[in-house]
Amino acid sequence: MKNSQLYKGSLNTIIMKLLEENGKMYGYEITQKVKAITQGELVITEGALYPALHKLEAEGILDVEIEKVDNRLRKYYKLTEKGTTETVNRLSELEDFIRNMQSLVNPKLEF
Amino acid sequence: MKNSQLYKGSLNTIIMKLLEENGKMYGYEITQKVKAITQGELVITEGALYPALHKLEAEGILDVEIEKVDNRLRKYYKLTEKGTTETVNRLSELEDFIRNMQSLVNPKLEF
DNA sequence: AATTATGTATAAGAATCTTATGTATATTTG
DNA sequence: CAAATATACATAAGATTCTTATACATAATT
Repeated sequence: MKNSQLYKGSLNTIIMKLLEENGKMYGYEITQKVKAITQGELVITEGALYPALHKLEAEGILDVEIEKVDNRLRKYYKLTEKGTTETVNRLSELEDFIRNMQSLVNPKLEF
Repeated sequence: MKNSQLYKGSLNTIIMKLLEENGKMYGYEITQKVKAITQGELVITEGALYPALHKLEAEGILDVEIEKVDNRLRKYYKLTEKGTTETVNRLSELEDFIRNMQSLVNPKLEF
């Protein structure tokens, strides 16, 4: 990520949510999707992405499947069963996080 | 913080916003305030808080003022002029961050 | 022909946080 | 009244996550 420190810690959640939504994706595709959705505001660097994908795979959250397209390598990732369950938790945590942050910075509104 | 990884990177913003709102606060007070506002969901640990306060002070974001209350030490922190300016930026970044995260996890809604 | 885009990968270092520990006084509880 | 909890600050070792830089390779564009 090439942004404010705030994104620190959110990469795994982003990856998992995108995979939940799209079934399977490869690394480069994830970076492009995130860039598109955030209108260029959030740029995920390879140095952050690939280690994160490898770790999620090692933890049994993701499965990998290699394909060769146009003579180029692609590693498609998808959620395992465990990963799908874990994604629900992560998204719930994200909702709590956002709600808490809004309470902190916007104490006049009710949440 | 004693929570999900998501809070990583948000501590400085939280501190600065609370100081902007309350004028001056001491460390322990900040932890209690955050706990109260988030209904116990976000607990800031001393190991995270004090180094963060010292760093913000070293960066010229915060000023410190020592008081002795009930024979116990208190270090009151407040925003410097630079800190006040910087807080506006941080809060703007936080808004962008929240908006982007919502776009990513809730792609059906418009933002 | 050179640059950009596509595609994955790792390694050194920075930044932030967790966990554990330390010191000290005041208040509450059993 | 002794013990536990609350108040108050601090640091150090280690974990985690990310940045920055580098590496390799093919395809497409300028």
